Amino acid sequence: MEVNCLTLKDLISPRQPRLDFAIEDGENAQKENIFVDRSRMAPKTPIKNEPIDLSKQKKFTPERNPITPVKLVDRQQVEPWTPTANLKMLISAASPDIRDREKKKGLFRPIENKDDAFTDSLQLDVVGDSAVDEFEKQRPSRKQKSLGLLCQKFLARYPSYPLSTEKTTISLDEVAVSLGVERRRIYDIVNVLESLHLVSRVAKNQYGWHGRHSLPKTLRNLQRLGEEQKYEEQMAYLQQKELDLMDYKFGERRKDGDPDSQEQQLLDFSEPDYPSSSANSRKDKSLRIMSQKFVMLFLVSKTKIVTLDVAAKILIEESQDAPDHSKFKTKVRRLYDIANVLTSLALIKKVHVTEERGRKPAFKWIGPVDFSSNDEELVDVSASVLPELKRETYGQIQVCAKQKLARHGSFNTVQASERIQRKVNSEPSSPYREEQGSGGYSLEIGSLAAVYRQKIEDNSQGKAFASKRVVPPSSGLDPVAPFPVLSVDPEYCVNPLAHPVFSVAQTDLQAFSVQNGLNGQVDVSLASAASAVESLKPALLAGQPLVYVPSASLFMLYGSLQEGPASGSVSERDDRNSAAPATVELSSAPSAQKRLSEERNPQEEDEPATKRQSREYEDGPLSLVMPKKPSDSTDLASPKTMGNRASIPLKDIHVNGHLPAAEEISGKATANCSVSSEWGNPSRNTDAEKPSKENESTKEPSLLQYLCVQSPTGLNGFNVLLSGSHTPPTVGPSSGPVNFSLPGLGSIAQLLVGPTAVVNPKSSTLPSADPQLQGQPSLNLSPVMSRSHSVVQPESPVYMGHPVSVVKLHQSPVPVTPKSIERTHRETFFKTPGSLGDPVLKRRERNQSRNTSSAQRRLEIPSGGAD
DNA sequence: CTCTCCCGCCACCCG
DNA sequence: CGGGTGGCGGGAGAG
Repeated sequence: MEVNCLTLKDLISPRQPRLDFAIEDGENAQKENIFVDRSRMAPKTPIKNEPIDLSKQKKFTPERNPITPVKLVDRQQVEPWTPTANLKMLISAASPDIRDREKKKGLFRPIENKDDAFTDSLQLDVVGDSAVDEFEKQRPSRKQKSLGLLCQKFLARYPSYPLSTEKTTISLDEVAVSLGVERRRIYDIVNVLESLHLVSRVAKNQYGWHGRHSLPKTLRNLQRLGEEQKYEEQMAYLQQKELDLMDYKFGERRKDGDPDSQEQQLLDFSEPDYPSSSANSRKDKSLRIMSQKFVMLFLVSKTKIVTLDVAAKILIEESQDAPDHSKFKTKVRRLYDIANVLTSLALIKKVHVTEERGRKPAFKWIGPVDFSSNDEELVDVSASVLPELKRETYGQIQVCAKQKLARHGSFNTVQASERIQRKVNSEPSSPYREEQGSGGYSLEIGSLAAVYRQKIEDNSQGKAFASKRVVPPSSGLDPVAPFPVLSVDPEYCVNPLAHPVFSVAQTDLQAFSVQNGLNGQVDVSLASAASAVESLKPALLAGQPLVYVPSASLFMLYGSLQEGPASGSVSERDDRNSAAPATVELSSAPSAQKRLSEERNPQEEDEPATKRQSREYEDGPLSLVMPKKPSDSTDLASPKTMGNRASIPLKDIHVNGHLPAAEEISGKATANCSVSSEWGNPSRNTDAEKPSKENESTKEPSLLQYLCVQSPTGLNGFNVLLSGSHTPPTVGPSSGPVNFSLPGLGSIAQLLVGPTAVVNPKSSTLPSADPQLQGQPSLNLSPVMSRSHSVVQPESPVYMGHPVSVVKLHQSPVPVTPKSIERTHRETFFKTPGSLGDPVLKRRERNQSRNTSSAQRRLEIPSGGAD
């Protein structure tokens, strides 16, 4: 039967026979985590996706099915990438009703219900018949059922930044039903979300949705805790150990600990809207604790890359129970579960750290880094590296350059242990490197948003602020909200300083108070930032064209660097299983379990707290890893403190050197930043993960970069695409115009903001330039940098086709914090809806009939919002 | 083969 | 005690 169904594709897809499909699939499929859309193939073959799976396994009974053309629809959903799809997604996100419908259609159908599914299949059959197999392929594969995908769907139902006023309740049952999964799965998701305070348990089957408002705060706290725990050291130790394995036995690593105390802090919900009723009870949910710890590892890591084995070891050791390697496997499983959720949140992405021995699965933090609010950090970094530049906003860029130089050139800094070098040498190719990530760097706008948001929050404090904050009716237009990613070219780094970089910023920025930037202080004006945000809002609200310009910050961020990643950790490879024993005995071991949570946490958000960490991190926040102290990395044994760190970084450095440039951000500054809205293309972003290739990175001078911002679900569709062309020397420093489009909102308005008058015509087109970029949903920021404050310029003409409105931002000087930038794939959000694609819903769901609705409704989008 | 991680049994624990 | 939770690990899909 199956066969029958499939045939369509033949008809439809001109392209190739089934084989192709298969191939494609294969290609597409990346790791599981990633989103894969089969859709691409699809255009024609509607079928595939969902129905399939079952089909293969079960038979369809086409007869049964009514015919439902649905498939097509589904397909689309599945494929997020198309502009249309994006819109759809966005819209759906915005409006609950729509969401429901969508879900019902797409999401659910697939799965288990063979019956239903079949229907689809039938249609398919009609179409073509032959390619049954294909269908099978499409069948919900494991990927489709993955927790990551499920999580995306889950997240799609709720606004990232809900109005404070609206409290959204999540009914586990409803969600499970609507998503077509077992409740057990929902627990996994919710637990992780809870660990980040995105949700909190309200009652029995009820969770309250908080959204990301407090995420920065949470991350900040986790970072602090991580520091306290000395996770960095632990990681370093383990990594070192790995390196040295042969050489050294490990010494002791100390960990210090007081674990408990710290841990207790974990999970505190700072602002739980709901009383965290249950919070602590139970065993504490190791998943929650694990999730927090896992996040802490990233936050503390200079490279922002954490290998699973290291994470698992640390967790094992900490757990009070005796660490037994036997648990290693289990821990790793859990880490994958957590990682899938975090990936869906666009906080991390999967990468591989390649080491001599092989590659190790790892994840890279792509979420906000600066939530700490310390601008200082940035400053510090730059200062440390380049004191003189420090002030300059672009200093960061320079830093990159330097680093780059360092890599290429001498790494004196890196004295790194010889052994490390040896290793490196041994593998000329790329000893340690992050494989996947190479694609360009991209920043996540989200981080910026986070920054803003945070600031705002600080001002108003927590939730309250939300209400205050002007939020576009549509749920979430928070400026802050999710942003796309910026991608940067590595290359730029090389030439970082080239004038172009600042170009944009120059003009405009200056106008704004750049100084802040110069100082490196972001804080500068939280208030201002906030105001800025607000200002933005109106536009958003209008439903019309909105202009949101994260600009400065983005640029800044972007500048910041990404490099870090490369280093990767390295480290141990021990095996998964066996590893444990070897592991050190970390003392840490705080009892993880307790999540004491105390709710109250110290939130000091108010104050920037800047100080607290600032120094320590030095490098931390930024990925920059300047090896300050070459220290002996070699000694690994003493991971402990500082020394260790140094060592690690060093490694990184080495690595980086090898790495494709991609990683680095570089400051290429692109003069132009143009933002164009595109619905079409880029948006698709597809999964984040997409392999970025180096291509991007290597871009040529001429490339433009664009930044595309998609609106997360929360936002009604707000997509922005910025393109900056980096022009090499030739191009003037013009800042490109920016366009914003808000598809979600009724019309799609596009805005262009041009910093300076200069606009590149191209810019609009730009996007296409980089394939990758395009692909990414997020925005890519080119090198930008510049101090960037405001990007937007009133003057800038708009040029896009659609109605555009330009808004000038007030100048709010936005502080920019460079560091955070990273590429992210975050597309997840965007995709979500589609993603569903077939989620295959679970097989049997308990009886749930698919009810979808309720949950969504709850979502309420803030007032007007959505729909 | 290894990497991922889905799935769901079944222990907890709360009400 | 029943039901909500969620630890845990077998086992299988994907690569």
